[in-house]
Amino acid sequence: MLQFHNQLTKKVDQFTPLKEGEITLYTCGPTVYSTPTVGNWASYVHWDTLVRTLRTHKYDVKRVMNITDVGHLVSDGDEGEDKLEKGARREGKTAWEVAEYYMQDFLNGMDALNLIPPTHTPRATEFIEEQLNLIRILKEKGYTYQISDGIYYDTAKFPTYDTFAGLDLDAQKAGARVEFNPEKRSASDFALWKFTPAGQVRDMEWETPADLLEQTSTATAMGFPGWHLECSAMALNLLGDTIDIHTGGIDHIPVHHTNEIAQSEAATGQRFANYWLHTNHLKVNGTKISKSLGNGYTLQDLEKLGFDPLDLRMAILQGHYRSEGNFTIEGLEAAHNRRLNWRNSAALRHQMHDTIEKNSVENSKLTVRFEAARRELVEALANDLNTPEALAVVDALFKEIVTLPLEELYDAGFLQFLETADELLGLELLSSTPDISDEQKMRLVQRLRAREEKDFATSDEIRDELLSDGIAVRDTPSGTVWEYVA
RNA sequence: GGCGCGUUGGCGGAGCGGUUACGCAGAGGUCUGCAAAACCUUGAAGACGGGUUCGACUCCCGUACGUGCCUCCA
Repeated sequence: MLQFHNQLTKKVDQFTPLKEGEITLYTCGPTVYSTPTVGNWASYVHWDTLVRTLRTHKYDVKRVMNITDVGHLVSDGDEGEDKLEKGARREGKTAWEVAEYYMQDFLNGMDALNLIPPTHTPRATEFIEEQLNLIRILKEKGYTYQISDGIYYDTAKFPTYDTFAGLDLDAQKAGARVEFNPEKRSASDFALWKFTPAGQVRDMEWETPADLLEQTSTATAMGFPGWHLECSAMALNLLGDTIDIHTGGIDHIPVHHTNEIAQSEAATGQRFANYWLHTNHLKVNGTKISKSLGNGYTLQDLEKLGFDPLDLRMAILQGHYRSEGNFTIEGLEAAHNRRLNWRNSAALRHQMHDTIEKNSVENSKLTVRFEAARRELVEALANDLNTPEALAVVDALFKEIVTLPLEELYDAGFLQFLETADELLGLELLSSTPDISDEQKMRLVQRLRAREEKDFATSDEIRDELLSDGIAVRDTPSGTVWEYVA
């Protein structure tokens, strides 16, 4: 039984898919003009957890995540310049080269964080035809109008425009601080297609089809799509008129997602998505992450400090996706230590005293305990992706395992638990915890013998030797246990 | 100026109207030939002021602070 907080109803809803066994999921992807920061990654880690949770519930997840490589304009100050074109100027490259570079950078980061690749990751520039078609449909239905700098969506024609975000547009207008383009019929209207300004040359531009232009138009023939359009075009074309789940950042609610709904539902007459999930923002050292402050750590920054990308993943999972988080290096260290402890618990599977007799016992205490923990883990995530709770479940189990004498420990479903944990949390507990080599095992036996003979010089020598291999040993009443070193 | 959201122990961070969250760090202790390790125990909280209630960290109101949005804006 799955439940998620749904922006459509503004409460936690039971999840029911359109089609049993299959889920269509759309995630708003990155604009590839700079390197993502921990704030961006937090959002993608949480959506990855969503995918993993759905899969564990036996759903086949068909997922699209767009790559915005054109049309996303910078905010104030720059007269709404395209982020890609601006990045190109900054780096002395073309917008195409900038997009290619940062897209690859993003995909590398996804891989490092162990994010499951979506079924499709289309680029906005690959969907120009589909976007133009969508404008065409909207134009035919009377939702568009043209002004000097582009073709706009007339939000007044979509009566439920403000309900999704719970906006009060009249109140906003009354208190508005900034003047809007006076040619626009209302402040909330947004561009579907922008014309290349006269006298300018863009790296990325396409011919505006004549049938989309007004008869009397003298506008430039070249143009590019507005940012909101791509998500609707891709989702409708790749996933269908109505999708199960749409995800994005909390900041997308009032404009981007509101506009997606307006475009898509006006075009199809169908509900666009049944469930809308949003991640809250992550702060850094108590302040918001902003490009101008330059306070957003990138994955590369963290690696330079000696952290593994999975440490970041752990740090992100420690917070709930709907809570505003605070990222600190101190917190990342805590996550790193927690992950190291987890890995050492997982490594106990190499050191268990399995026997046929023990493992053949049905419903032993351990078997029951592992299965219960496995179920609790699944349930924690099924409850609106409560990752902090899920981590606490794993901690509770590991604590019990670690305190058991070695001779009382045998598999009994431990491996299965670890597999489920990896499947859901993506922390690679199995692949990051290889067994020690036969040679190292032999050294452990030699050390044991030396200790029995009270030859502590040899015993300590072997211990130091293993330590330099990254393996620490500790002697317990029930035998020697080895562990990884930080 | 308008419309929202948040405020939990040293740090990160959950659930819950009455019971230990959890992790990291800290303190004391135990085991050990020794051990930076491990294990045990343990302090520590709910921004502030009111209210509802037998009882509030948990519900309501206000104040302060933080934060988001109101522009074709992550």
